[in-house]
Amino acid sequence: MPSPTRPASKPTGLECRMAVLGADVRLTPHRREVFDTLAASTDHPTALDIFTRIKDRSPGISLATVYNCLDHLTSAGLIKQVHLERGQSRYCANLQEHVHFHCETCGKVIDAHPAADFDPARFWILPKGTKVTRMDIAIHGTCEACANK
Amino acid sequence: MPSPTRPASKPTGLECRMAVLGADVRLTPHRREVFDTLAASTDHPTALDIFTRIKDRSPGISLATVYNCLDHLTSAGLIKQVHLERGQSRYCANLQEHVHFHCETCGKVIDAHPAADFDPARFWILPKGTKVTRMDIAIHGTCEACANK
DNA sequence: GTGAATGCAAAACCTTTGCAACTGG
DNA sequence: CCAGTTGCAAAGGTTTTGCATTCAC
Repeated sequence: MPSPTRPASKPTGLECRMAVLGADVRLTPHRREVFDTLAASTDHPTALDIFTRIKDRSPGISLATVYNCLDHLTSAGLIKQVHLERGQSRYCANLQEHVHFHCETCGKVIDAHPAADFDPARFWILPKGTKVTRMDIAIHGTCEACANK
Repeated sequence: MPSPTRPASKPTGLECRMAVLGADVRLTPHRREVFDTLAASTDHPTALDIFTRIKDRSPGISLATVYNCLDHLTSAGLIKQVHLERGQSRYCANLQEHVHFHCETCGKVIDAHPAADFDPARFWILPKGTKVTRMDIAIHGTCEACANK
């Protein structure tokens, strides 16, 4: 008899990702929804964007809960926070090594992946004793559509 | 008689930098102060930090003016905005190619310079037609002092 | 059962705006 | 002279907090 204790809701990428990463966060419907919404987005939404998208489905959710979920998912390493502009943060469920291309004209954010396998930290002289946990690389410019206007 | 029209304040690095870069911003005492304060700082201050430091000398200045000056200096390319954390922006007068190391324990920010001359954009596959204007690279981790605690 | 997560609303914080007065070029 | 800059105060937007209630484990 296969796993009789599994809850009624269908399993999401979140459980799978938690297992792979060995992350330990308490699994609640809202955290699942925040994660699923982010994972289904290609546009690096802000907390308010995520809140708005979820509210259509689950009217009960509050913005504070979205922030709470995003913070927990971020510190568990299940999603990433992205800082591109003044005033607001964006989020990203893509954990592959990548950089963010940010169009300064239309605001669009596009993931760009490394051309070859290489160790970026090798290219900069960091102070002795420094421990690196992650790198955020943002490339600002103009996307093709805006460049052709 | 040497330059009788020169104002009482001593010339700063700002005029020099404007000349080198061909930047055109109206030169006011506050813009000079904001630039000088930032140029004299090694800690990548926030707008409020800069406001506080200037207020000791020039009690008349307002926070809105500091933001205004920072925005003008940034769009003229005379300083850079740095986004490392949620909620607040930092500023930086170092225009050399460099990355920011951010200690997640004590919040300290350290400039790190490239080990060799290389074109970072070459390492990522950007969408066709993309025009790059600048790159922001943030390396997050733990500084030596915090690692030894 | 129990500690953790949530909703709500208010607060705190960062940043922008409007307008009258002033000033650099 | 006059467009652009400033101070002030208020508004706007984002993020955090406190507390009673609810829920996952």
